[in-house]
Amino acid sequence: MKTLKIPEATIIRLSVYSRYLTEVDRKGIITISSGDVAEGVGVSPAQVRKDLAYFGEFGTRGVGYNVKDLHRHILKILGLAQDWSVTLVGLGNLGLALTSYKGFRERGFVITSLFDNDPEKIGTIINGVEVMPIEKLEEVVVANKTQIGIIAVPSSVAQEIADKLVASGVQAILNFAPGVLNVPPEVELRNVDLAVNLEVLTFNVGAQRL
Amino acid sequence: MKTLKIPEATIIRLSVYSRYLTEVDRKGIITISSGDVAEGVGVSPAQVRKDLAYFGEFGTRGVGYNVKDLHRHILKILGLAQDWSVTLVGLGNLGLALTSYKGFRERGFVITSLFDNDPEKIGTIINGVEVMPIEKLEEVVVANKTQIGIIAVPSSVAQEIADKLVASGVQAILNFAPGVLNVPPEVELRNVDLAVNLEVLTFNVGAQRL
DNA sequence: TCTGCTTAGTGATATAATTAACTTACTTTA
DNA sequence: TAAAGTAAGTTAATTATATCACTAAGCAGA
Repeated sequence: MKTLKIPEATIIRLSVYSRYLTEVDRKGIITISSGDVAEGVGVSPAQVRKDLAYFGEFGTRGVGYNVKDLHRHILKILGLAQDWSVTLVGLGNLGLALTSYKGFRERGFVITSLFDNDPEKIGTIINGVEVMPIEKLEEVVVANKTQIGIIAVPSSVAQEIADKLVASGVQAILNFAPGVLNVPPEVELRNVDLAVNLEVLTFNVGAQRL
Repeated sequence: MKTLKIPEATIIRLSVYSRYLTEVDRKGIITISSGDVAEGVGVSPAQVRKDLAYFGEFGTRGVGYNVKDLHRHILKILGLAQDWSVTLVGLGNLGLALTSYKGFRERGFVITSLFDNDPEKIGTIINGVEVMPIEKLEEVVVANKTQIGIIAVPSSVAQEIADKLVASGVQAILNFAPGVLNVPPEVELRNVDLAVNLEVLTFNVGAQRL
């Protein structure tokens, strides 16, 4: 199976499909068509089929997809057949909120270490995990074989933390600090900038008025 | 000037450029080239020029762009020449984190009301804004002429809140609850799903290994 | 078992977005 | 004031993505 380049939009949709399938499965529904999925998540049936076609044939013509089966396949594709060890750096308001975000644990993302440089926070236990000083980051992340780092520190120190995470061998970084981070190409980087999201909205609101 | 359809990716980049220009301006730099911007934010110079070309001519050939001038233009394009009244619904960990997120206020997003249904929280003051019960949402949002709603409640009640926001006349909604929301087409909707972001990363990490 | 219906998979087409190449305009220097 | 250099603006080419239309496969009822 030649792994063609998969559009990122496809991956995002797969993630959405999988969440929807969780819901459908919980209702006890056995079989679902591309049209049903499409309606449930707000895309076209062709899009659903095309997205799945990148990875194989999971359905039965004239019938549809077996819900559990399809769900399992999508989780596998997304890399969620396994758990992931995640470290979170920066325990300001956002970082704290992320520690208790249910969605992570449910999908197999386990926060195995927490770091901050505030002496008040170091040593406290959050959700069963002790907050450690940044100096220990490399040692702990390497020891835990942590694969994913989440950056929730101010922009001014984000690059420094990114460097430490890279040095510790993480494979992917989710960055909440605004601004551009430089990481080597073998490390996957994704930025979530909350203000950018609002700005896309205000642009669209403005554009509507023209 | 016919307003062609602008790629959303362009809007996101404009938002990033504008943040970078703030930084550049603060350093006292007067003029900047598309190449400089490109390097600063990690895209190609052609991309920068193309993005700007959708909206007009802001530079001088052979010279570059005046930093302040370009910055002003981009903010105008993004709809950030004005302040925006924002309401935030749901004061769990994420909602609380958002109330103190500096990036919003800096970019002209002013949180003017807060809502939750937890009696413990109602009546408390957060950053100078009183937390009110959900029942008051419509009344307050209409009175404040609030244009943007942020949803930070559990998925199970997100649609209900979205309906209330729409009924109160907001023009845009930023939704942090996983799942699909239905809103009329004249209301701009954007979803930020934190777990989806991690899943794009894990897919890419997995794909690299093939 | 045949007929009609449903629905996945797929190849072709259309649309969109990015990259590259080219043209025009301004600045500086000799 | 002419020439060389630089950089924006723009058109063309390429690449990527999404849509459409068709084909093949399985199912249900007569």
